[in-house]
Amino acid sequence: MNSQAKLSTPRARYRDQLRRTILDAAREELAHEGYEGVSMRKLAERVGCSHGNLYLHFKDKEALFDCLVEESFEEFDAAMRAPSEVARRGDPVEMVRKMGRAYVAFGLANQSAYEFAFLLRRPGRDKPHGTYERLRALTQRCLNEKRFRTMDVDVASQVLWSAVHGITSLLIIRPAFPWADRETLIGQVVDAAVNGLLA
Amino acid sequence: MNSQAKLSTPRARYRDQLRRTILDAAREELAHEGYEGVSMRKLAERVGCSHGNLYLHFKDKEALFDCLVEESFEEFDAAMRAPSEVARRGDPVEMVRKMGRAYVAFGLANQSAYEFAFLLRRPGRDKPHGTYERLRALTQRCLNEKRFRTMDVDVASQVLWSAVHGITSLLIIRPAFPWADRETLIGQVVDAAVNGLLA
Amino acid sequence: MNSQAKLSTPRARYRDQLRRTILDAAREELAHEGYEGVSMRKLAERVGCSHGNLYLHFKDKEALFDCLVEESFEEFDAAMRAPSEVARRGDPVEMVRKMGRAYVAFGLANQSAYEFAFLLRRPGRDKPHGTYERLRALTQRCLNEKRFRTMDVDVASQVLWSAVHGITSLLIIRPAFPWADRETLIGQVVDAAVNGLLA
Amino acid sequence: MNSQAKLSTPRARYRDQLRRTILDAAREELAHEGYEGVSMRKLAERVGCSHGNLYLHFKDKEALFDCLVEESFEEFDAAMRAPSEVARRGDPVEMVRKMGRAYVAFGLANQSAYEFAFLLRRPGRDKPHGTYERLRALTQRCLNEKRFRTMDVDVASQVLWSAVHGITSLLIIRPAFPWADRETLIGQVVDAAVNGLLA
DNA sequence: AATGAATGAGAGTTCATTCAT
DNA sequence: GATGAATGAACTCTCATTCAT
Repeated sequence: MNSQAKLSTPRARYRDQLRRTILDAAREELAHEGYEGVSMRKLAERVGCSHGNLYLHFKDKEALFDCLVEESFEEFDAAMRAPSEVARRGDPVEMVRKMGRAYVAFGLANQSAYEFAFLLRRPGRDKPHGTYERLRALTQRCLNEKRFRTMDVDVASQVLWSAVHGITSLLIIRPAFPWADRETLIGQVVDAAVNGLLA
Repeated sequence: MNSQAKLSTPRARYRDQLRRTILDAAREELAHEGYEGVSMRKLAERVGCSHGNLYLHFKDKEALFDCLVEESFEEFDAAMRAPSEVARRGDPVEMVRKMGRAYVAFGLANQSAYEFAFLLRRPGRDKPHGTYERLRALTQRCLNEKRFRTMDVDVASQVLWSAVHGITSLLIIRPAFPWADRETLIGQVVDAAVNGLLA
Repeated sequence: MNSQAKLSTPRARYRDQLRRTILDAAREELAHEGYEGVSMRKLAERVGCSHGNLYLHFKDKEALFDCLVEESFEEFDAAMRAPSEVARRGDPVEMVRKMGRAYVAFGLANQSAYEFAFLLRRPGRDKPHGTYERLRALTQRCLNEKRFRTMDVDVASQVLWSAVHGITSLLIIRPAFPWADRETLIGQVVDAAVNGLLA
Repeated sequence: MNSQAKLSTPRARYRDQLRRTILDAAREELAHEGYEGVSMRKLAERVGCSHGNLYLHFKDKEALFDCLVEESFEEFDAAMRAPSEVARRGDPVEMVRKMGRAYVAFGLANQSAYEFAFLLRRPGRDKPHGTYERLRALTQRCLNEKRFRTMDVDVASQVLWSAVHGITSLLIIRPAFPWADRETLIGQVVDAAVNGLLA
């Protein structure tokens, strides 16, 4: 959707590359300054092209913004795909722990993506995303194998999501709060949630 | 804080009333549209007065905003004070559960206050607030009485905060997501976090 | 014109006193900030009364301003009256020197009055003022007594005025310029102008 | 200074031309109404473009203003350069007279430039300018050749500057005053000041 | 006589967007 | 394909002034 798969004329390559540059700059700016806080002009200056040029790649500011949100979801899903697949047949509880830690780690390492994916208000159109589906599947296995106490699979999944989202978002939004040691804290958040669900 | 305690001249009463109206309108608008998304002009129109009038009550937009944030924190702290004091000598673990459920309940019932207090980016000035201090004191009791497994009191408190913040913020920010039954979900989030900390 | 001559009821006294306070504050502010730079609100705050109150003493901002200009002229004339009368029968050339030095001295000591009287653009309505008339009369004596070389009395008077106005206004408007020693400079300005007119 | 030396593309030419139009309009307006008295909106209307357009040429109102001041100084210096260089080896006293008359003549012929250069309050940043340096050099010669009576070179220079500034500013600021014949008056002002300094 | 709440115009400035070049 | 001049609306905020109290 974002880039025509294999147009490798030099022209098309350059075009895609500029588009990429714009998106990257916009993501950084938007995450720091908020939607209204970044202007097409400043963005163009940062990218090093004319502001009119931006409109050749994106219909308007909102389209650019929507594109970032979508990308962020995709990146997040991609990041979650790896750990969930690697150990498809391992201990499911251990996998949940691993996935939880990976979730937080990726969110903190890619704060702007996390913001676009999970911290921005987006009225209306929320449906389960890849990451949630993956977590849900894993939770289902824990339930099937009686590792978690009996409960609705969505309740259990959402309990886990709440825990990791809670710590990730707080660390992003309140960086100056006197947090305990990050690694310990994240580990305990995940462990508490998982242990609390154990049979 | 900004209104003289007992000035009941009609003038002063009217003044305070308008100030309240402005604050309420602003809270609703700001929470929905974000800081940049609401303008003093639109706010004035909503309130039904001239935009210049707003500046008779608040030095500038930021002052209005700051006032809302402060109010929200105060409301939140006040709401948390009750449950934490009522049962000062009850079972501390049970109290933690109660406080957790009260936290989420208040956050959902006062979404804009919750947004101002815990979802808005506020660079720099984050220090522990009344609510956190209260939770921490309670956690300390659980640790003292060996009800929680041995761990740093701040780690434990922050684990609990992460859980309740996680579910509260997700429910506020993603209202259209296909959540499980709210009451069940909230109960399980709190229980999982607390149980996960038990000795 | 400014104050009813002898109304000494307490009310009238207070009224006049407030009017005075307003004028003094306005003069200082206006001289520092310029006409547009001072607002009725700030002025009222400085004076310590409500801004509405100002309109009970002056029809509007411009009336207040006009009043200041007029007052400044009067003060300046009053200051020039003394030296020009004291030595009515002394050496006229020496009197010119004295008056010149007094002019500069008063201008520097009352910079805001000087600004209102001589540095503010006032389209249209300029006619010779008391100070000029006094200088002209003195110059006439110098000419009559053949102390100045023969020339038009207005030319001679205006030459003198130019000199003292030149140094006064420069010192006021460019206080940061690296001026020579003030006293020496002023003395030499006056002396050069007077000597240059001598027969 | 702000325009690339030889960009004669139609675009750039038009751009520079509009910039000039803005500056000219601004100079006239600003000189007549003062800094606060002229608004960017009114200026744009006068120029015949949108007010936003002005900001494509000048960062803000102050930048426009600063540009005018600088231009005015440069113009003035340029005007003074000619007479001071033409007769580098002539009689220095005669040259001072010539320069004095040229100063007044240029000031009256370019009243708004004179206002920007010498009548506007500019807090802080006053240092000797080209015109003063030129006058000072000439005065030094008069002193070296014993044509002026012995005195500090800065005192002498500032005496001369006071005289020419005095008459120039009075004629600009008080055009309606019943001045003597301009040419005679200017000549006498210069002569009186110069003669008053002769040995 | 005095207050201060209210207004509405207007200030400077920035913005997203368009379109001739 | 890319530029950048131009627009017009929107912004925050301040002002002089009025008038009910």
